[in-house]
Amino acid sequence: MDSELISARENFIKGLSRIAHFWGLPKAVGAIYGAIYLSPSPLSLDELVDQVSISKGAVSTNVRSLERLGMIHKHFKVGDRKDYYDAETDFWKIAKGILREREKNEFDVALRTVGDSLDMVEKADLKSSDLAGFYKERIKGMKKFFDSLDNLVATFIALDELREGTIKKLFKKSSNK
Amino acid sequence: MDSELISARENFIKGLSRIAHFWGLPKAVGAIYGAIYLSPSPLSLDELVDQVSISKGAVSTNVRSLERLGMIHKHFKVGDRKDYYDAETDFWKIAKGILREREKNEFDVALRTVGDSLDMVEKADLKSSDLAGFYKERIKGMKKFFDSLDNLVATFIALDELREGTIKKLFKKSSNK
DNA sequence: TACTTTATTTAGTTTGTTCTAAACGTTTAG
DNA sequence: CTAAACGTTTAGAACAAACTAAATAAAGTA
Repeated sequence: MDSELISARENFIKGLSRIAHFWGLPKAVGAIYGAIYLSPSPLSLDELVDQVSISKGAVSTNVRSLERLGMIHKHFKVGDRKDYYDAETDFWKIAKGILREREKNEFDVALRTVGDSLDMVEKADLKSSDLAGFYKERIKGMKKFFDSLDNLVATFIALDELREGTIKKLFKKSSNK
Repeated sequence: MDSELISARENFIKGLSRIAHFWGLPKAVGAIYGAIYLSPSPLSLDELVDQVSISKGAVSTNVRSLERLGMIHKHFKVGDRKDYYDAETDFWKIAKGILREREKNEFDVALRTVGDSLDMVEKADLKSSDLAGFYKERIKGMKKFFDSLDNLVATFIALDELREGTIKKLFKKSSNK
């Protein structure tokens, strides 16, 4: 293989590692995705171990993360027990998936915690000390922001789904008639 | 202080710690911001040390981070050598600031790395192996996504600035005439 | 049934991050 | 000039995250 290509590939993978790290993911996740993304054909675990030179165990767990994020897909070949992975290349789709995922997990917990705190303060409010009122306003302010953010994300996802749906419907129509 | 209030406060601060951790920041950052956010008056370093019970050194550095993120503001009182901190409560403003910051740092590096890789591949392309063409398409696809994201963020910031500017102008007008 | 081939889990190590405690530097007050 | 009051920096401890190597599990093949 052409050495220009090799160093381009290296550079690219190094960049993805960095991005992964920036977003709080293990660097290996970036490297693995990069390797799969730049492979014309699906890769097996062992091929990945070769290409990114990290242990099989680590590849196994990180590949699982990538799959959970919807960034790669598992494939099987008949008469072959290996798993093969190829890259999801639609990044908006990936983003949508990740947003929806986060929605369900930590983000939601955060929202709920703030909501709970607000409830607690509201109970204490009966005795209406100054401080209770202050807490209430502040926490309400934060809750409002989180709610808006939540809405924003939900809207983004809904819009995207709508768009997809529309395209599919149009396609169906024109191919049915 | 009312025990309801105390536990509400604790719950809130615990929640913020968790959120901070989720976003890749030290948990102490969340706790400190929570303490400041729920304080009716600006807090000094030592008061923070008391309230969140972490060492002075840690408070010092984490407070600096918070300031850099635009989440708290430093204040001085005449005839008092202490620094006092109070909370920025406009979360959209905070978000905007952080986006702009990230823009300048890691995000930009990411974009540039992908761009560089593309350049490298394009040099190799002369010999036009199949693989080079494939790399080129893939990397181009990612670059396109990053460019769009970049635009999206820039637009968000610009819109918000425009909105602010408009309000200020209107205000100026009506108060001048 | 025993042997391969594959992926996953686990125990322990390595690495990186964040904290504490103490030293330091600076400024103000006495 | 010394002492006190601050905030910052630093060295090292404590902790958390991610990796490796080896054991384990699963599932085919001889």
